[in-house]
Amino acid sequence: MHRPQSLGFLLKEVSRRYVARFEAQARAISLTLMQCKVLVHLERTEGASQARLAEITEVEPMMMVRLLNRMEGDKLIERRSDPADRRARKLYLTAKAKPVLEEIWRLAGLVRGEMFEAVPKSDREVFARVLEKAHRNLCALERDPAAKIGASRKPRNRPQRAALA
Amino acid sequence: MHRPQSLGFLLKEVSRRYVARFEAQARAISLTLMQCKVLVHLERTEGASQARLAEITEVEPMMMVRLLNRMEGDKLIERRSDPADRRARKLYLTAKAKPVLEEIWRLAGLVRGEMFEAVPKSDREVFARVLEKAHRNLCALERDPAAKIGASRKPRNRPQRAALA
DNA sequence: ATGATATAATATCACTTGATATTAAATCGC
DNA sequence: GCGATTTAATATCAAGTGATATTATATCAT
Repeated sequence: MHRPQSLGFLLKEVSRRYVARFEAQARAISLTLMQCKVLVHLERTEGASQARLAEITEVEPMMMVRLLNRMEGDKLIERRSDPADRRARKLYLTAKAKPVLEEIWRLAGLVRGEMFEAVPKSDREVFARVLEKAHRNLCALERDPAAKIGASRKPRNRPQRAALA
Repeated sequence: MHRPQSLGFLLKEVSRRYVARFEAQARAISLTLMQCKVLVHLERTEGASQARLAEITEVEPMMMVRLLNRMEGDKLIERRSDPADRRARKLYLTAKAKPVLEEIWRLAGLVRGEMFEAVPKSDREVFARVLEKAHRNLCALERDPAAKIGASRKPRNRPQRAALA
C-alpha cells in the first residue's frame, strides 16, 4: 500500500478518492460533485444558456441536460425560455439553491482540509499553481492539432467479440 | 476559459485530461491507462493472484477480471492455475509484454513532460510530494470510520422515476 | 474430521456515460 | 428574402462501470 507510482496513475487515483470523499460528505444534500460544480458556476453566470454553461464547466452538453433535468426536478435551478433565441433556455438558481451553495463551499473547504492535512501552506500554493499550469498545458494540447495522434478508436476493456474472419 | 476554480474541481479536470491525453498517445498500442497500470504493477509482482493485483492497483476485482480478459486475449498476460490454491490464478507477463512496457514508460514520460511543460523541477517535486501526501490522507480517511458519514445512497444524475406515492 | 465462515474468480444486472442522430430555430452567403 | 449551414437542446443507443450474487475452494473453530 502507498508505494510510489507513476505520477499520472497517482493523479487519477487521488482525483478518484477526492471525488468519492466529497460525494460521501455531500450525500446530506444529495448532490454529485458535477452537480455542485454546475451550481457553483451558474451562480456566477445566471441567465446563461445550457450550451454556455456546458462550455464553462467543461461538461458534455448531453450530460448537462441530465444534470439540469435532475436539479430542475429538485427545484434547485429553473429553465426559462430565452425571448431572444427560441432554441435556448436561460438558467437560473432558485431561492432553494442559495443555502445549498453555502453548504457546497463548506464541504469543499472541509474535504480540501482533509486532503491537505499536514501539508504546509506554501506547498499547497505551489501545488495549486502547478495544477493550474498543468490544466492550461493540457487544454492547449487538446486544441492544438500539433502533437500528431493517430485516428483510430479508443481501446476497449472488454474482450472484443472474436473476429470471425 | 482557464478561470481559477475550486481546487477539487480542478483536480478532477486535470486528471480527466491527463488520462485522455495518455490514452490518445497510447492508441498506438491499443491500451487504456488502467491496462497500462496493471501491466506496470504486474511486472513487479509476477505470479501474484488477481485479487492481490487488484489490491495493489486499487482496481475493483470485477474490473480486474475484465482487464485481464482483454489483455489475455491480446496475449500480453497469462493466467496459470495455482497448484497451492485451486481457486486462484497466478498472473504472468508474456514475452510480448516486455516491449509494450518500455513503450508505456516512454509514453508516461512523454505525457508527463507535456503536462509539466514550463514547470520548474523544484515545483514538480513539491507537486509530487503533495500528491503523495494527499493520497495517504485520503486513504486513511477511507479506512478510518472516524469522519461520520451518512448511510444513504449515492445520488443519481438522472431524474429519479416520479415516485407514485 | 466437519460444519461455518471467508475468499478467489466470475456472472449478472442496473446505472452511468459518451457518441451520434434528431429537431427546431438561428445565422450566413448571396 | 431564401436556401445552406450552424447551433441549442434533447433522444437514442452502445459501451463502461459498480454493486451484488454465485460458485468453487480454502480456512477456521470445535
